Amino acid sequence: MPNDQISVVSHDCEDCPIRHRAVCARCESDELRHLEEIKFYRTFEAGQTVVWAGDRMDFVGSVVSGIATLTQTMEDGRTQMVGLLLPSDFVGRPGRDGAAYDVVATTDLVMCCFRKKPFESMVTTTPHIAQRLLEMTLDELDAAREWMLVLGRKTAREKIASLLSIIARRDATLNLRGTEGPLVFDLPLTREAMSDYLGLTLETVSRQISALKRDGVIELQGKRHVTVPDFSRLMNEAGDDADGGMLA
Amino acid sequence: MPNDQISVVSHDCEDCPIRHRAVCARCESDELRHLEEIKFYRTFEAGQTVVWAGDRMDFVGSVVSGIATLTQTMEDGRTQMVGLLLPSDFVGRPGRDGAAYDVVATTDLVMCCFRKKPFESMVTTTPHIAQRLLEMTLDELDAAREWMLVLGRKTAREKIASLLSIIARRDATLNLRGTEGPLVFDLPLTREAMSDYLGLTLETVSRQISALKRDGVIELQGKRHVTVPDFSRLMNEAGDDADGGMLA
DNA sequence: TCGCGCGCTTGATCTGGGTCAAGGATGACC
DNA sequence: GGTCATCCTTGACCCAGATCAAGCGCGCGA
Repeated sequence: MPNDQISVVSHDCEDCPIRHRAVCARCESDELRHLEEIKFYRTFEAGQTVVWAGDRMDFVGSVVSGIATLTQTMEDGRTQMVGLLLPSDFVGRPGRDGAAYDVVATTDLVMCCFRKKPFESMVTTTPHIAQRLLEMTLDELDAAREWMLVLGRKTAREKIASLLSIIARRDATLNLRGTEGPLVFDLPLTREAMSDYLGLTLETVSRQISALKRDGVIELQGKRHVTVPDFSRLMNEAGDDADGGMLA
Repeated sequence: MPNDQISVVSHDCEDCPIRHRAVCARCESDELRHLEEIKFYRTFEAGQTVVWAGDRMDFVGSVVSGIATLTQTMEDGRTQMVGLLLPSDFVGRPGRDGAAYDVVATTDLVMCCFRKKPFESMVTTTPHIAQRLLEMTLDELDAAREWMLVLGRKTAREKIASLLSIIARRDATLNLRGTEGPLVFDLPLTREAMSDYLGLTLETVSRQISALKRDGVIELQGKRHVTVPDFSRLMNEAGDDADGGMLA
């Protein structure tokens, strides 16, 4: 995560429960203060679709809590997840009308939104924001390209390890912890959602998770609660060199 | 290609041989005129590396002629191409020092470059540019995500057809032609480079090209010169609905 | 308490694409 | 014209992961 704005991420807002990496009236300079006026919250239940690909999307926003996914579907039903939206991630395309992908809430979801039109006029009048958005978009692009390597060249076991290490790391940084010592977290995705992200079948996902468990790379309590005793071991299984840059 | 700036693409500059989609002193408004002062050209021979991943990259620029690729390599040598740079494509990360990927010239290559520092200060003082860059980066992000579907869910035959249709379309728009009637172009990539882009082996690429030829989807003169008699047939083989948005 | 559904696991078998190997074409250079 | 290297094609075989199928476990509503 080359461009994580720690100073912003760690800044709390009482009415905007978590620190947006994106844009947040309180976390930013005074010139953004009037964003407050166009800000609102939306909540979604697990399984609900936030927007359908191609639909008009009249807001932008960031995830406050919960998980959402971006997916593409072919006519015959094959689907590929192209993005995983965790708390603090930004959604929306300034300057674009239609959503490019289905956005689906995989857990209960709270988003902090800004109406698109006013937000866009802010972007044109406040250079700071365009640059911030550019930086974030470059981060997303890096993440997408990193994932292309995963999809194109990694084995099923490496794919699973890659996904687990992303989730583990994101979870750790979100809770302001490091990646030393055992990491504990809940998988926010079903086996099927994982398979959509990794370009595998859910059976293969299940088998490889069992294999990683059997080999002591991870421990499982129930189906979703994961303990990673040694993060660098997991990174190694993912085929990344131990401190290499993974997805933000 | 949702955001192709036709007006700019079709605008010729005598000293800047082709119309940059990115930024070009002559093609843009007067406020950008002084970019001329920091502009220079670099040429590379086929096979030469433009920058290595991790190296400091002190310029940004766009491809004038020739083809370059962005690739990632794992420690064990597996490689995945994450971007294909055709004429008019932009290279470089404003706000980042290191190159994220290897950039390699696959043909003789001419780039029109701007030194990074002055370019960046332009970005901060000229809001117009940051917005333009944002738009371009969003296009690249869409392309990367489109490619994730190709890598994760398409068969070898569909992958080849997808790649051919991207190259055919890019070639057509670059030469200001439409995609009606037979399309004729030269493959700018070796079978190996294609395999790196598609997450396949070069043998599979070769076999699938032979199969598409045998089935009349494409015609080959020699190993590189391709004729596509019916573009929508090719799109169909790629698994895209006939007018769906592919990579820009 | 029972059933029912959903998410998950595991087994058996199949197959698309990888791997290994043997040439064929083309062009550059002597 | 011959040699050599590079790029490409094709064949034979193999294996990781897909597919098909059966069954488990847990939460929920009646």
